[in-house]
Amino acid sequence: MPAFDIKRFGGNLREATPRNLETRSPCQACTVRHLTLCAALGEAELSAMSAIVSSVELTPGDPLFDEGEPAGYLFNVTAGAVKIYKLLPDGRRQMTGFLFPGDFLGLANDRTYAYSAEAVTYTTLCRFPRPKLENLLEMYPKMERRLLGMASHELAVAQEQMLLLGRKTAREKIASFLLMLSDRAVQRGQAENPVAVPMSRNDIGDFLGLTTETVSRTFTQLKQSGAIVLLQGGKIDLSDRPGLEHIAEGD
Amino acid sequence: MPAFDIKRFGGNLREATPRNLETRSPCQACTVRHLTLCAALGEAELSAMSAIVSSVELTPGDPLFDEGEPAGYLFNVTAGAVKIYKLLPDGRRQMTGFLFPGDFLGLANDRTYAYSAEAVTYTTLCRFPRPKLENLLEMYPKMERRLLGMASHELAVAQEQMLLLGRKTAREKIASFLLMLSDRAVQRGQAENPVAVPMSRNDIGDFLGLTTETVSRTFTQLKQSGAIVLLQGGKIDLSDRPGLEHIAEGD
DNA sequence: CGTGAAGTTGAGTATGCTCAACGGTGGTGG
DNA sequence: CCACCACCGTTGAGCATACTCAACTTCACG
Repeated sequence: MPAFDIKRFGGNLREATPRNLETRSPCQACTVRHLTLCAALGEAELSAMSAIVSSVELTPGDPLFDEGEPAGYLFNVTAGAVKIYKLLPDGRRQMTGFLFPGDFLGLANDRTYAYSAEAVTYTTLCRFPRPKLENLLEMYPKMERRLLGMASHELAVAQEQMLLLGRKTAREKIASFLLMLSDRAVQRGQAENPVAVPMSRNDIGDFLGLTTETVSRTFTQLKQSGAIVLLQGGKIDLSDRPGLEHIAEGD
Repeated sequence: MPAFDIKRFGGNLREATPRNLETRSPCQACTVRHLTLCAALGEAELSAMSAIVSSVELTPGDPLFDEGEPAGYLFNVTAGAVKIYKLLPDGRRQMTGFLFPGDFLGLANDRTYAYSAEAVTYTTLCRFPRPKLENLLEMYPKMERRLLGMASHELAVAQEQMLLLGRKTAREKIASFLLMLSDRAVQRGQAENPVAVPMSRNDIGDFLGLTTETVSRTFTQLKQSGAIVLLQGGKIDLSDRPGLEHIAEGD
């Protein structure tokens, strides 16, 4: 019997092999390596990574770090889901991203985290001490190249999100969001449909610049129009993908 | 007498020395080098950069490139201002940034530009052919390091903008925008106040997720409350900076 | 001066928010 | 084991912020 009840976490644990992370050469066994910084590393680089990495496990709601904290570590999600967000003084919150296996977080220009990070589901991550990782980057330019590529991809994603936040309607936002989740699931080698939606309505609202109520109403509306079906366990069936794509693009 | 009327462009030309860009070693004379990719490069790197760079001059409204185009070049703004934006099929537009001297653009993950770019004022840029710049990056890891730093800074800026777009009111957006312009002017060694606002109300609206009318009304409102004074030549005096800072943060 | 673009202001409206009630569900403790 | 409680999601009613449509002014430029 596992130390925790796997059903509590929606079965996301299948996405990685956290137990292997505790062995001597965790990186060789990593199931999301091809998605992340460690893609295309040779044996030497991999064992250098193994030497500095440690593993972190979080249960839903656990904070990973807070905005403004000294950025001592960089992380790689290996299983589960993480939300990153910024807050205004009065408590208004903007999610700036949901991170899934293969995603990287903790890049910090001024040595403090620019956002807070918190587990959405049961989550495992690789943790790299910043100074040690920087040494590796110096030794292996290929890794630095890869990191630049990932950062520039993040930048493109952020710009797409700005378009969504600034110019899309609630309906368009929700449709875009569901398609994004689906596309990212495919990237991780999972089914395109149905899509797992592990985060709360409130979290979705804070990601899309909407309130919980509007998110809920819009789901209802899409459901009634036959575009989606809400399934058990927080999964959503994208019954009419072309329809959703039209909605997402505003035509 | 200059070839063009300097007054037409709000005197932005002072920010750089475009004529020097035509000489043998343009990069040595670059006045914004300390702000950009070329900061802290040695003599060898600088002359390598000089060898591959060419100069681009744009007048207001000139396109630099369009979203989706093959990303053959990277650019560095040396004088003026550039707007970058994404469009929805029906014409709705979201500015994803305004770029000033020292800013870099053209990073493209999938070899096509992720956004369109267009001159706001009379503008000069350095242009680097992508393959040649990539060769240099390979030769000089310090440059790649610097580029990663710049990308990660851009990412932090983008996240701040998401917070603005998703969670701030019109009033808060305008106040944040003016303060951002002021801060960036200071970074470039210009006066903190008054701040140059070279872009149209429409452009500002598309940057903040508002309409022209709301931008105009909000300026009027801030003017009447004594927080700002609209000056000649598109300049704005931030008469009550602490007040604006309070407004921008929502308290 | 005349013209067209940009900016401002007004009136009315709509989208999404606020406040509130209610139902379901899972975890907790008697 | 069951009752309770807190949290999450859903729905409704009313409202407010920012949008739309429109007129008018200002300004830059020819």
